Amino acid sequence: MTQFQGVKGTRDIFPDEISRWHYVEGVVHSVAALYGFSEIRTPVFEYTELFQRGIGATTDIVGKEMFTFLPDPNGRSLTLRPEMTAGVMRACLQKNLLSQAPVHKLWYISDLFRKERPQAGRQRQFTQFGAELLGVSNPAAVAEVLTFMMQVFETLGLHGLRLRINSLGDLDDRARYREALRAYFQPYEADLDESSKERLEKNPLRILDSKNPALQEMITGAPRLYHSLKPESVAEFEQVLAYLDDRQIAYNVDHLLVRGLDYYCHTAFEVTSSELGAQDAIGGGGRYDGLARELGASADLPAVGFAVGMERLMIVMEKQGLFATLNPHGPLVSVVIQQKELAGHAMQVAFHLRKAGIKTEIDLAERSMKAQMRDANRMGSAYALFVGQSEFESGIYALKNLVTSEQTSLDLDAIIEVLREPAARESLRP
RNA sequence: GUGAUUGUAGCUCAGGUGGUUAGAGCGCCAGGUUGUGGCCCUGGAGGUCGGGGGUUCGAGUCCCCUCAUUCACCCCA
Repeated sequence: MTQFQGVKGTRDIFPDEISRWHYVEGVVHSVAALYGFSEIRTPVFEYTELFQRGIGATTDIVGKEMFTFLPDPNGRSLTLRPEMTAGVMRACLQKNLLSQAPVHKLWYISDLFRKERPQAGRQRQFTQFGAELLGVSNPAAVAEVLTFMMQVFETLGLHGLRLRINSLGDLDDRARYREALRAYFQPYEADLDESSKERLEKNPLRILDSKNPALQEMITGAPRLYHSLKPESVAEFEQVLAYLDDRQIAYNVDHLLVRGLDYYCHTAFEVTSSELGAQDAIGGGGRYDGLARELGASADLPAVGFAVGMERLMIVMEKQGLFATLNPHGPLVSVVIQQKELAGHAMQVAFHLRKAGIKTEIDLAERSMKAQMRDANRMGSAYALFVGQSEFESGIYALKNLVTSEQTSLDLDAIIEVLREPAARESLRP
């Protein structure tokens, strides 16, 4: 195979799939509007340092998954965005948005890039929608964002999702906990695997989400982050849970949930589906009050957000049969040309129909009538309009209803009248 | 980056222990119906068997290398 091939980990979306995207995107749009979030779009690439600072230099994303390049020998290093939050925060700080109003509610749907080996539910270019709420991150704000996300899932009809939630505390809480964890794991250092040894130094919390079965016993015996939280942190977390209870959103508190991005603090959450295979996270998020300062702001900026993987969401929807009713209508009428000498006239007819607002198909490849009719049938046209010698001479066209097979002869104005009537649309087929 | 898996027609796949012109179903095109679709019948087009090298009289089949795919690890959406 010497032909060109799409880049590893990328995917083409063809017309047979696009209606699914339109549908899901439409639901996201409308739920965002219900919650009063406005859309933001930011560039696909940023200076590399933005992600190093924002996401954290020790994270896997920054350490080994970024597409980084130099635009020219003297230029600054650039990186294709591996997530949205850092870019959105950068944009808002750059414009000094928070000086215009104290709270901003933003949402996005954007393509992201991560240089990982592709597998089920994982691509190198993928799409996330998500929201960022800037200016408040109290329990009400956390609940707002979580409820927004869950309402999208509910509107789409997903079931069997699992929401896990945890509190990571504030910086002090975590510093205390880091030391407690180090103290606990240190004696077992020889038993740890390579990556866990490294984490013991850099970020011991991440040892907790290791899936290595050999470590599970050690991990379940580890001290709980929860016990390192100061009372205010605990109270905040319980307020979030109380809001979820009020809204009858089911969740599991998971004390081992840490998540791989450094900027999270206090509440962190993740939604998983058992329909997904190994990569089972469909969405996640949390609070990230410290990110703004990390990016150069003079103070912390309260912030909460979530992100949902569109492709994974759509895998689950497919498995749950949630696209079954999504059949776009075919054309209302196909213009069928008897002989190629009449093609010019037939195209004029099609042009008039389209000007009149009627969805019209016409063969452009000089194919046989049989082929044109077969196509009309396959595309789901409700009607066929024949253009032959006698039609050309008389201006009276044969119009066939392809569902009932009834055929009448009318002039073009009368045909337009017929096709404009609501009854014509009853013959529309998927 | 590591491990395993699979690569034969547009698609889904057959092709024991190597043996002549590599097959099927679906799809596509044409005809049966010289101005009319779906169903049916007939015919046709379409393959460097992922690529390269090797063993052999002979390789889709065996060996090596390589590329790609898929799944999993790591981690994440």
